[in-house]
Amino acid sequence: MPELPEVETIRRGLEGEFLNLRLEGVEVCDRRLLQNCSISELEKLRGSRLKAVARRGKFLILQFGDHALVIHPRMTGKLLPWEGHYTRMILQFEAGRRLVLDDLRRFASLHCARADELDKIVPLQRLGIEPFTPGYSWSNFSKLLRTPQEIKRLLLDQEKVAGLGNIYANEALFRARIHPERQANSLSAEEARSLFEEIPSLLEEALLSQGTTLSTYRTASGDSGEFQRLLQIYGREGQPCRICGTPIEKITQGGRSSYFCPKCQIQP
DNA sequence: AGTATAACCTGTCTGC
DNA sequence: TGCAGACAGGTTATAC
Repeated sequence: MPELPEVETIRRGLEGEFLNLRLEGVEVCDRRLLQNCSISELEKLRGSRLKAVARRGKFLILQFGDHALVIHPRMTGKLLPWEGHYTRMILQFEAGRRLVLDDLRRFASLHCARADELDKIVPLQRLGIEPFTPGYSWSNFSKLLRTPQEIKRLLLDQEKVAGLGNIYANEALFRARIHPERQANSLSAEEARSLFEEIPSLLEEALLSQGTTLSTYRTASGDSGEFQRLLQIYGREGQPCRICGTPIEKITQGGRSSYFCPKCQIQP
């Protein structure tokens, strides 16, 4: 579910509500959540304070003392200040404050590592360039596009650009007027430049709306996002393009739905 | 080696 | 109303 704007919204919420609070207990309700860490490793976090909340791609990084919890919400993972129907882990903080990882589909993952060894967590170390950081440069971006691969698939590849998911990949391509099946290395310099610029401005706008809630996503306060109202292409099959009125079409690429306007986003 | 499919789960919606 | 099947914001293991 959550893509970059949703995870960043959660990150900001956690930073505002839990920073510097002391952790008093960790209760894991579903061991499938744990990747490379044991319950006993998690126990070591008890007594330390939440020193920082960071994000890398769609991963949340909660730093406690010299250790860090790395959480990936996958499709339906949520971090809430109360227990929901699908509680998988409870972080009990001082003053009765609790943070619950709730995850209907049980796809969420949790890694634990020393804070100075985060780069040993494989999915983290493989992440590509990160929007809103200096690594997201025109030079790096245009290099990525030299690959002979469909542009939509490339945008979803976390090892290329970190943080985009199906909603924002579709939206970015619509804004840049690029058909999702175009080969990345066939884009004109103008098209590539447009895509390069549309991605961060789209993500920034989605952040202002606290992300997109289609079904399960909630902020760390339990609120819905609002960006679903502003989606221009995702999920709008058969509805008129907001630019030209042509019915929006839907195709499948790599098992994921792609939406596009056949007039605004021409496949040459 | 690179790519396509299946798998991981649970719920919701659609069509017969 | 019931039920089978498709589909869902993501990633990874396995099969070609």
